[in-house]
Amino acid sequence: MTEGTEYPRLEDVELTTVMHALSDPARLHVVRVLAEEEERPCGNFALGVTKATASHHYKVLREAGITRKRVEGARHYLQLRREELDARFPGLLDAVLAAEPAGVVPR
Amino acid sequence: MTEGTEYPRLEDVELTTVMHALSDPARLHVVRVLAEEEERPCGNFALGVTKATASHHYKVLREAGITRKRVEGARHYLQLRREELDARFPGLLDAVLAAEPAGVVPR
DNA sequence: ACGACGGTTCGAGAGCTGTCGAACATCGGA
DNA sequence: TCCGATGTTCGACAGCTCTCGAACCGTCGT
Repeated sequence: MTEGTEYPRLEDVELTTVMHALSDPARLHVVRVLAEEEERPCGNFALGVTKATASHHYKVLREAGITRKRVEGARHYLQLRREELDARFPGLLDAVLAAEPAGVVPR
Repeated sequence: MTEGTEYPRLEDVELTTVMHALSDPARLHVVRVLAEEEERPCGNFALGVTKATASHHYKVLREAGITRKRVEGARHYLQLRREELDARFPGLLDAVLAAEPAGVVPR
């Protein structure tokens, strides 16, 4: 079985759930990477936390309808559910991805 | 003194902070109301929680740079810092306000 | 001056969140 | 077949979050 994990339908996902999922720096990092890369194995995000913690973050993202997982052998590739996300929350992902880090202009 | 409360500069606010502030239904409600009304006294949001809890939510919104407070006599009016917010996080507020509640189409 | 009204602040409690180490499961290569 | 690599799951724990009641502070009428 290559399929296994089940995902929520985006229609059933509340905005607050997505907002919460994106309110953590580690998870936001994952989303930013996936926005530019389409796909990446779980182990290659350099989140600076243990595997257990990383796995927890992947779960939060998955259950918020933000990511999908493709299992290929021992590797689990993460993908963004971009089209579905854009359809459910138009403009949200773009706004999030466009956001600059704080304190860019110290003045 | 009519002024008193101090607000963060939007440039110093992290996206994660804003996302967290908007990940609560009560706070999201406040934001939605203020988006259509420009200004409203703290007591008139019908959040379904006690004054103490409501005040807590107002504080979270204020500290995330999302709202401003105008004190007029005994009444504290809340306002959205819309222009600043749009400048700091283009498109974010619009996307949040446009989001439909979940499960609209049961099918 | 007094009391009602509008809000904030202060503790406190229940529950959720992020984090970890350890144990487990699977796949792939030697 | 056995072992290393990749991830998940399971407690456990510290810290944060939401919630409340009670106390407090200003303002406005009376």
